[in-house]
Amino acid sequence: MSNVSQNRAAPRALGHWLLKSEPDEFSIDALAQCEVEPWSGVRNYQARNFMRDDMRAGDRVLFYHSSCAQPSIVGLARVASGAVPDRSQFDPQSEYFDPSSRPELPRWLQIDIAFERKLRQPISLTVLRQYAEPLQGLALLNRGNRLSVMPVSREHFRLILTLEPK
DNA sequence: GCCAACGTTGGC
DNA sequence: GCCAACGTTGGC
Repeated sequence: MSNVSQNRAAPRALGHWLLKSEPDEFSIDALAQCEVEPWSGVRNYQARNFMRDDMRAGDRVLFYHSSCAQPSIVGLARVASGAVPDRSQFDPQSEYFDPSSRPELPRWLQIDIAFERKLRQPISLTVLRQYAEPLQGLALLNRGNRLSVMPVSREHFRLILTLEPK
């Protein structure tokens, strides 16, 4: 036992994420109105695992508009709570109802996200692609990427924020 | 465990 | 609206 720090809980580094939302479904303006929003309806195992294993209150979030005229990062948010069971999976009236999920072992989880601010100007996917080299490894830029919840490195997060006009 | 079929995502 | 890419399902 030469390393004393082994016995201490290592402080966890702040996490950075990108969340996609279709503005017709839930826009950054809608988030600004709600202030805090339960991020429910995620039905993808990889995205769920990020929420379950890695997303913690306080983590920073890039809010992205997808499936629209100008797919863009449009705002900033924070993770407001860690993962809890997503109730919509048990609601037969919900479009996210999952009849094969058992209450004693919920399959799907949700987190809360809190509005931080809108960007002064959206940072479009087109612009992001112009920085493909420094943004190498950013999942959003991967071909055929469909993840709605994805990690962003701290370096990429900071670089992206520098693309916002003053 | 393989893989074809199918449904969905999402940029264009 | 098109279609590439991907995840899921289910037959075998």
